[in-house]
Amino acid sequence: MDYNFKDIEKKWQQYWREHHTYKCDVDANRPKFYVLDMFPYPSGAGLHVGHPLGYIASDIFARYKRLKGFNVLHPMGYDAYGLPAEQYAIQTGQHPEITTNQNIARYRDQLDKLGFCYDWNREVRTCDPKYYKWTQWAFLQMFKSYYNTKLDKARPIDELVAHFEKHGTKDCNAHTTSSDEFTADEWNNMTQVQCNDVLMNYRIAYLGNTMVNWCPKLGTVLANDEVSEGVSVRGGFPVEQKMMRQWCIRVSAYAGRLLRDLENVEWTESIKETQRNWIGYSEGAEVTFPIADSDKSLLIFTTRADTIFGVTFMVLAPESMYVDEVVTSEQRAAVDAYLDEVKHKTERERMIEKKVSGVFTGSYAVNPITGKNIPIYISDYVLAGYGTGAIMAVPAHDSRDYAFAKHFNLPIIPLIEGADVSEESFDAKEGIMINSSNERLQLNGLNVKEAIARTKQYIEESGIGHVKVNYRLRDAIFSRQRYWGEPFPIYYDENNQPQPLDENELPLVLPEVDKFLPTETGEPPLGRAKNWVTADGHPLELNTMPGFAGSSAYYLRYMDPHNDEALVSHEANDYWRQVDLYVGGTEHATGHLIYSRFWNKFLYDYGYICELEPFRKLVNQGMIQGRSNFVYRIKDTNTFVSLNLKDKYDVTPIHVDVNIVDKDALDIEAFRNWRPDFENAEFILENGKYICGWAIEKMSKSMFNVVNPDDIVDRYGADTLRLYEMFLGPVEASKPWDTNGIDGVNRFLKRLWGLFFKDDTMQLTDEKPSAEALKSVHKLIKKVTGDIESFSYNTSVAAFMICVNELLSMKCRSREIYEPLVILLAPFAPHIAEELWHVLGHDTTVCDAQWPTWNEDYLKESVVNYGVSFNGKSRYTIEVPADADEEEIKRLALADAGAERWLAGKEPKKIIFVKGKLVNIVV
RNA sequence: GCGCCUGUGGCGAAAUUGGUAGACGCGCCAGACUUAGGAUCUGGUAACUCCGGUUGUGUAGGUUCGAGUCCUAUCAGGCGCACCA
Repeated sequence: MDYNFKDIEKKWQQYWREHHTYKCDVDANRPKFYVLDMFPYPSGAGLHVGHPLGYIASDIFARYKRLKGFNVLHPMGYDAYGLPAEQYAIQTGQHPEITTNQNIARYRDQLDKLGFCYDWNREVRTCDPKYYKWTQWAFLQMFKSYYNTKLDKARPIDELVAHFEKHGTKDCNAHTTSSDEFTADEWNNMTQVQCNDVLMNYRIAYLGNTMVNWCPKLGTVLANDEVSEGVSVRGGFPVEQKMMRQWCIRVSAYAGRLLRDLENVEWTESIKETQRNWIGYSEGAEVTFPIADSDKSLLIFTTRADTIFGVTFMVLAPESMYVDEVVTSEQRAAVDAYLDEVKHKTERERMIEKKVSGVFTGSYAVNPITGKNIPIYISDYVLAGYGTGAIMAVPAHDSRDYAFAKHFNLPIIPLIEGADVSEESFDAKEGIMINSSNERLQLNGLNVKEAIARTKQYIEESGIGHVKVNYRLRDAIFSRQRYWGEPFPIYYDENNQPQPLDENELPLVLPEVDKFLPTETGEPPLGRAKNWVTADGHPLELNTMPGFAGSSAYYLRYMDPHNDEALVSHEANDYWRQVDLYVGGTEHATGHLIYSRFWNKFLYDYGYICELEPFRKLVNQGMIQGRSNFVYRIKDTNTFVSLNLKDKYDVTPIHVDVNIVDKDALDIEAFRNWRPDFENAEFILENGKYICGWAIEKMSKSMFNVVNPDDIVDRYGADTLRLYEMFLGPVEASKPWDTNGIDGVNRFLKRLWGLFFKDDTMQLTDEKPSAEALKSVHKLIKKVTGDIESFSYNTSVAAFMICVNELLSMKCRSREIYEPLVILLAPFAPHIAEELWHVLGHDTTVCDAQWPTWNEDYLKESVVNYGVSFNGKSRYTIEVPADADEEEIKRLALADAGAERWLAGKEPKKIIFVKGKLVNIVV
């Protein structure tokens, strides 16, 4: 009986399903372990061979933890809302739900074939009303909250209202988008509508006028992480800046905590660094510059307070709210013309041009330290969204200010000794200050670091400003003008004021529409829905939520997926707590992983959940690239020439489907049948074969290099695929897929099978295993245990191969030996392990076995080889008894015939005995 | 420009964390069994070599009895951020 993976895999997959082998529940008597994969967006293309890499790695870990006695939560679900399904719906008129369900069915089918140990009872789909009820619920909580900067957490907005009633904005400690201040009296005299408008500036989920990334082609706004280099990440369409009233989430209030708590998670340094970059901490000062001949002033942010003596002009962002305050009537026309010009430039155009532009406002500001008047300009190199949207320009020590100053012929005052600013600015934060003292502040002679500190101190003391930390992280824009997303649980009252739906009206189910396009009047697709109103006739919000809404708390929902009373019960959350191991790609570093952490912290603030961070350990699996194959057609013929002969001809390389190529040899018949124009193809062969060329490229349909896991499973079985994907290299590394090596892994499984069966007879006996065999297996136990803990699956697979080869050459047939071996193999190749487990006489699943431990006694050797080196250069090997002490080994090393030759009569200076089974003799 | 990561055979990669570099697999070479092999099995496979050895982990230095591993500089590739004041 040969190793028949087809029957075995089918049989055990069915067994696991029927026995609910992977179902898990809260069990206070057992320690828990939560292993999670980033849930996929079910695209129409299905899985390719790269997708399961992370799933296999996490599956191995989940199975291992279970064998170690942990109660393992290992769920899977679908991030089902998304653009491709909607785009497809627009083209075909088919409801995105239909496409999505088809794709999910396909994914499920593909995943099932790979033998994962998911508890499918816990599956979630973001587009399921039972699921998105809790997405909407969380949004409502955010709507009803503000961020208290003193307590550093979210609090009910009612508490803020109570504060306003008593004290106005004084000491309210609220994170806000507005700079307006008011007294209790003013607040109490406001109308309800006015109050609501004011509160909107404080809510964690708020409706705000913000500059958004507007993608005309997609007809929607996008979050910052959905835009890259001025085009949309999905689709690659141009994105422009536009002022719009949109739902936003006050993620920026959590910037400090998002940054700080990175210390406490086990993520790779590069992902943490990416997040730190994205959050963008910078410590500086806000300083007020009065406007000359006016009672108004400009508030600016700077990290270079030390350069305040070199400020020769001020610059406002074109969108700055200061613009209208400072433009003089003489300059009005020029400013308007400039603003108009800027507005019509897309983000992309601004980036590409990079040319200096700007306009004088006509007003002057007063430098609060020197008292000098300096002109105020407007330029698009200043960003409205960062700091205060206004800067003090120090051309001598900032390259952007320098370029601007040169262009407009503004003075440049060097402030650092030895800095030559005739050609370029001196941006480095080092050197000794000059030109920086007067009766108020003396910086001359200090170094830059001291000067910054001194200036900050002065700014605080003199009241012209204050020390301030700024973050680059912006609030997340939360509205999408799309159909296929979660509806907002918001309606608009008589005054067109947004109001929250009552929680018991959730879920607010996505309505049907006749088309998935915006309305004729330009409203989002939900504008087409009939009766899209509350019970008492108020219109409902027409926007839907973005993709990250549904994916931000799904890991919590898995803990308690069928609960209709809460997102997650306290009981379930207290038990499962947080994800212990999260596996997924790096592409979510600035999106999902920030939003999830924010969402988690918000829920934590209210005590809905018990952990500060959602994902304790994060492993990023690498991307699997494609390995394309080429055939070489001789120009203007239908003749193809093999790789190593192609240089003799004038050829064009043509991508050929990798599925009709094996070890770079082309299946000529299959090629002729592949496409009609190759039907009569002729070939120039080498050694009777047609050898294809190859290249590493992205795996994509157009390169014909997509390898479908279904095909591999069909040909080699899921166990071989699982082992091979792990054997390919470290899980974290990106690497090309190359089916060529898979035979080696497949052979290993066949050999293992051959240890159990010869022809149809079971070979195992009850004889006692030899010391050699015990050593081999216990070495394996030790190695594999260590490898799994450290995620080095590739070396584990190698260790299995070595062990099986050793047992094979020992002709070991002892049943006792194979018990632990099969358990070790179970995480990697669950089907064959399950089969062999039953062959060994067990009638329960191998998933419930106990992970073996190794016995050091078996690993001891009777004779040990030691290398002997002279001055670190390896020379010869000696054999010593295993129980020899250091002195004895040194003596034997010197006594060896080789030593005489290398010492050449000299006395050794010293002899170093090292753990790596090496004796080093220094001469 | 700033930050992070990675450089080891023909290829994917190992290396007990400072201790005999190249485990394991692919490929290749030779052999065995076969009517046949895109099956299976056995042996070999870093380079050079006067067969004693010598040289080898991107490059150049340094620390050390000893460096793929640590330090300094440099080159190359990948990723992230990028008018963030």
